[in-house]
Amino acid sequence: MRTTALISNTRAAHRDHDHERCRTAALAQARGLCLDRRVRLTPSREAVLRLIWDSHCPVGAYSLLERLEAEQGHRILPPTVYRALEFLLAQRLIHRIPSRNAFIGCPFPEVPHHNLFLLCRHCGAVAECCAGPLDQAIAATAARAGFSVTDHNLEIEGLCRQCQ
Amino acid sequence: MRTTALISNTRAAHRDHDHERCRTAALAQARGLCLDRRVRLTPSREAVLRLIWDSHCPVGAYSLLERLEAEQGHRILPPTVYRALEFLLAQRLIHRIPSRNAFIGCPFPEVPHHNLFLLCRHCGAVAECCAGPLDQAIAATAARAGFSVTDHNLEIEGLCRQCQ
DNA sequence: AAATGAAATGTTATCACATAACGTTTTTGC
DNA sequence: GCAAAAACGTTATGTGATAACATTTCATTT
Repeated sequence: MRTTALISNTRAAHRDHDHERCRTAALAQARGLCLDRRVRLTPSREAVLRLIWDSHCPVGAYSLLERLEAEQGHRILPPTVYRALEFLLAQRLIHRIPSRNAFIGCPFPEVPHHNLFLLCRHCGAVAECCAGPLDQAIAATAARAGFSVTDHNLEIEGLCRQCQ
Repeated sequence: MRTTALISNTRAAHRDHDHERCRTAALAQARGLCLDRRVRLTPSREAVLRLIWDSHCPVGAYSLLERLEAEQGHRILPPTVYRALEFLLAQRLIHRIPSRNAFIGCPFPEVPHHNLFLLCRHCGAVAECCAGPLDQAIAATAARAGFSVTDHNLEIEGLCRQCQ
C-alpha cells in the first residue's frame, strides 16, 4: 500500500538530533532564498532568525528581545524585534503560532503550504507538516458548507513520539 | 453517493436568518445544560453569553467589557469579564479563537468535539463544524508522524457562501 | 435563624503582546 | 554624488490577560 505524501520535520523536531545542523541548514537556506528574492537578510533579521532556530519550541517576541539584548549588550526595543519578525513572516521563513503568541522557524520555506503544526504538550517542541491530502480534505469539508478556502491554520496538540 | 456526517451551523452563521432565534435557543440550551451540570449560570455569566450571541462574529473581551458597562451603567473591570469567559469556556458554551483573541458561542455545547471554524474574511462571521471524518484524517496524519492527538484547533479562512 | 465553608465577585495592580508615528541612518539605483 | 527607498532608532501607546487579595453572596448544616 502506497501512503500519500507527507512532508514533515517531526524526525528532527520530535527526536534526538544534532540540532546545530538544523539551524545551520535553516540559516543557509534563508540566505540563499533572500538572495534569490532580492530581499535583504540584514544582521538583525538574521540574528532573530538564528535565535528562533535555537530550538524547535516556539518563542515569543519579548523572549527574543531579551536574548538579543543579552547577545548585543545593549537595549533593544519591541519594534526592532517585530520588524524582523514581520520580514521573516513575509518571506515565510518563520510562522506565527496563534495559540501561543509565538514564532517558529519554517523548515520548508520554499514549498507553498498551509499551516499544520504538531505541538507537544510535554516537551513543547513543535513539528510542522505539509500534508496535501489533508489540505484537500479540509477544503472539501469547507466546500460542503459552501465555503471557499483561502488559507488555514491547524494546530494539533498532543504528545510527540519521544514524550508518549 | 452518501456523504459523511457534517454538523455545522453555517446555515445560520453564513446566511440570512432570524438571529434572535439563534440567541434565544443558545441561551435556553445554556440554562438547561447548567442546571443538569449543577453549575451556576449567574447573571453576569449569562450577560456575557448573551452579548457573545449578539452575532456570529467573534468578540473580544474588552469589547464585551464596554458593552457590559453600557448595559449596566457602571464600570466593569477585566477580571469580571475574564471570569465569566473562563466559566463559559469550561462549560464549553463558548470557544476562544486564538488567531482573533476573541470568543464565539458554541452551537453544539453538548456534543464533544474539536475546534473547527470557518472564518469569513469579508463579513467576519464564523461558522463551526463538527466533522468526524476530518478529525480522523487529522489524527491519522498526526499518527504517521508518531504523534498522539489530544486536541486540535483548525481555523479555515476564506469566503462564506454569501460573500463569494 | 445563626454559623459555616465554598463559590462568586469586587478591586488594585501589573504583566504580556503588539503597533502607531515620527525622526535618523543606511542602502540602492541613477 | 544625489535622490528615493529601505531599514532602523525612539517614544509613546494600544490591546489582551492575569495575579493577588478583599468582600460579598450562596448553600448547607445545625
